[in-house]
Amino acid sequence: MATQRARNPRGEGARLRDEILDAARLITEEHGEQAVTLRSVARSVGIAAPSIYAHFPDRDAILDALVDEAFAELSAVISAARAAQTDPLSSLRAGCAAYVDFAIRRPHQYQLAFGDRERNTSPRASATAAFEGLVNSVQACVEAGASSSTDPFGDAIAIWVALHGYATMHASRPAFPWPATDTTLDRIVDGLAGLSASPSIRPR
Amino acid sequence: MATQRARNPRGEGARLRDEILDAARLITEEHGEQAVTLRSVARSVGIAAPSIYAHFPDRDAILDALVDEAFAELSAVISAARAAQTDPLSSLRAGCAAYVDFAIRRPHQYQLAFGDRERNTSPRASATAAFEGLVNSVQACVEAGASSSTDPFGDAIAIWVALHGYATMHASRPAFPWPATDTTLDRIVDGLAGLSASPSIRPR
DNA sequence: TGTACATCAGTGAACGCGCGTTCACTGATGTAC
DNA sequence: TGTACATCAGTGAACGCGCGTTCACTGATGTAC
Repeated sequence: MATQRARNPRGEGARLRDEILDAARLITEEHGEQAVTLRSVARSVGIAAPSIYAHFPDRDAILDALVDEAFAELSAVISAARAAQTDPLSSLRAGCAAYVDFAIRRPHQYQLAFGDRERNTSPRASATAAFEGLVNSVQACVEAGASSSTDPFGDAIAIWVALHGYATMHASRPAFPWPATDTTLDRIVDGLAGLSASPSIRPR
Repeated sequence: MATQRARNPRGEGARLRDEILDAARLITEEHGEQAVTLRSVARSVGIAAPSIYAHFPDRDAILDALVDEAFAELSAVISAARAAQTDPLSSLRAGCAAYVDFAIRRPHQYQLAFGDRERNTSPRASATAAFEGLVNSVQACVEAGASSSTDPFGDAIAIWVALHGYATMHASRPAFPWPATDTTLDRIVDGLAGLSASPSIRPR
């Protein structure tokens, strides 16, 4: 692939940065972050590996940029899903569904963002914002009388980790006899956000 | 470490297999599975790398043995924790607590067992047994009148993935303001096993 | 209008590293005669 | 009791690989005079 590549016109060298990022994103999507090497990216773009250094100081900087992208995209799809609903309860459910949908649709991006990397020492602003959105969403359900939660922060944590666990297990153990995603998802959200008296009998 | 090592007496060559496994287990515990290489294991044992081939066909066989060990240990601690309780409700809670405790105490072993490895195509018997134990535990709570669950299998899935999510997130994001483990754990189990009317007001 | 020069967008060869794995071997210990 | 031999428990050197990174460079394009 990309056997001959026209060099960018003078003054447009920065375009290569985007090409590198596009290639790295695609490799991550298809093969996971460990497949993103300077050489694999360079091969995919059609350049020599050292050319990357004009745009990124090292391999980690590329992955860092991809993590930022992933968090931004995740935040965006959650916000959009929430905004499409009118009541707080539907909004909470839609946001959670969007989170899991992203994790399942783009498992390697999700893994890049939420995996146990050393990079995770500094939390991303967009990740923090997304979590606060979840807390607020539970709180809104309480205020609307749809939730009996007395600790939206703690309940949001429970919901968040449960969604995360579902997404990662679902991706890594395809042989398991999973029920439909909606079923498990509703059970998690309803059970952990104080939306019903019992987990198996859900109001809907 | 292990600068001089006495070779095993004649007929006792199989002992080296255990030494290799011990070293690999220790390396996994301390640095994660990616640090387990034939050369790192050999260095740790005090042998030449090719000596490993007399006992394991390749690197993956070592990791496979470690996965078996991890599942066996996890099953054992869960069973022990359950058996120490007399009523079904305490037993369910104790089993879940033991699961998370193992995952937090030995994050790299847990990751080895439940990470998204290609090796996961064939489910381990001990893993299946442990999950069935969880389903039965929820069922026992229903029969004892402690749970209102109408679908123990589905609820066990929800509990399992939530515990998994908590364990992995807790390990990978130490900077997050986590509440006490017991708090979140009880909320997950109670909320998803039909043990209370609302997640924040738990009966205990 | 022509030419010297600076800048830009890259390249190609090479480095040292750790890895899994193969190969021919070594030296101690037991056993058959 | 002595000796040839088989077996056992390993070893040391080497292979090819892909990696991140460094280095000196090339060739096209614009600009100053």
